[in-house]
Amino acid sequence: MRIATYNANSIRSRIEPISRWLAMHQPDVLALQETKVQDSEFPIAELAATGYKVCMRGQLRNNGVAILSRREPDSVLLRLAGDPLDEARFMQAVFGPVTIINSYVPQGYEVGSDRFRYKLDWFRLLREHLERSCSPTQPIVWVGDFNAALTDIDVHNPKRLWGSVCYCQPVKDALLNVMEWGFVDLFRAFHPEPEHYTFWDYRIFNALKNNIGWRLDYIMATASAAAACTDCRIDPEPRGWDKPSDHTFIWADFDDGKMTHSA
DNA sequence: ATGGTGGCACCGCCA
Repeated sequence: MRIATYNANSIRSRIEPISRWLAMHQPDVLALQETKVQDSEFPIAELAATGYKVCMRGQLRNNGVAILSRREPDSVLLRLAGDPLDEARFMQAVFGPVTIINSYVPQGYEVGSDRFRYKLDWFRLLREHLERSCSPTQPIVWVGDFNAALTDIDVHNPKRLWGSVCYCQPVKDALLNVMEWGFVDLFRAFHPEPEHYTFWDYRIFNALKNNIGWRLDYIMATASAAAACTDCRIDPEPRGWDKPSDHTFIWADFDDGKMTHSA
C-alpha cells in the first residue's frame, strides 16, 4: 500500500497537479492539508475524474484537511479531542489493519505568542489522544504538515533559523514527545543525508531553485508499520510545475502482508 | 537589499 501526504495550500487551486499526481503515482491514500475550503465548497465534482473517494473537514479561509483514497475508509474521526479552538487540522481514518492520522499542526506565528502555545498544546493533545485511544503496537501511519523541523539537516540554514517558530527547542521537544510514544520518521530512516526538504517559502526569492527549504512534512510510522515500509520519498515534482507550490508530496510504500497488528 | 509570493477572504489575515 502506498500512502502519501501533501500540503495543498488551497485544494481548489491545485486540482490539476493533484489529479496528475494521483494518476502518476497511484497512491492508495493521499492525505491533504491546508485545503482552505469549507465542506460545502469542496471541489468534489472536479476530483471525480480521479476516481478517488473523498473525506474532508474544512473551515472558512484557513486550515482544512482531507483524505483521498482508493476505497472508502472503514471509519473516520474528524476532531482532535480537547482542541480548544476546534480547528480543522486533524483526521484519523482506518483502512483495514492500518490507521492513518492526517494532521496540519498549527504554524505558531511567533515564539511566545498565543498561537505558539496553541501549537505546543496541539502536539500534547495528539499525544494524549494516542495514549487514550491507540496502541503503539498497532500499524499507525501519522502524516502531514507538522510545521516543525527536527534537526539541523532539516533546514537550509540551521544556525540562523534555530529559535524560529518551526525550529526551536519547545517545538522540537513537543514533536519528539509525540514520536516517543512510538513513531519512526520514515523519510529519515531511508534517507539520512541532508538537503532533502518538503517546503520552500514563497517569500524567499528563488527558494525552490536554490533549494532554500525546510523539511516540515512527514510520514511517521509505528514499529509494525515501519517494519513493513519498503521506501519513503520526497517528490521533486513542483520544480517542474507551471504554477508554483510551496510544499511537495511525500509518499511511503508498505508491504501489505506485513501491515498487521503485532502484539 | 529593510523588499519579496501566494491564497482566501474582505476591505486584512495567514503562511
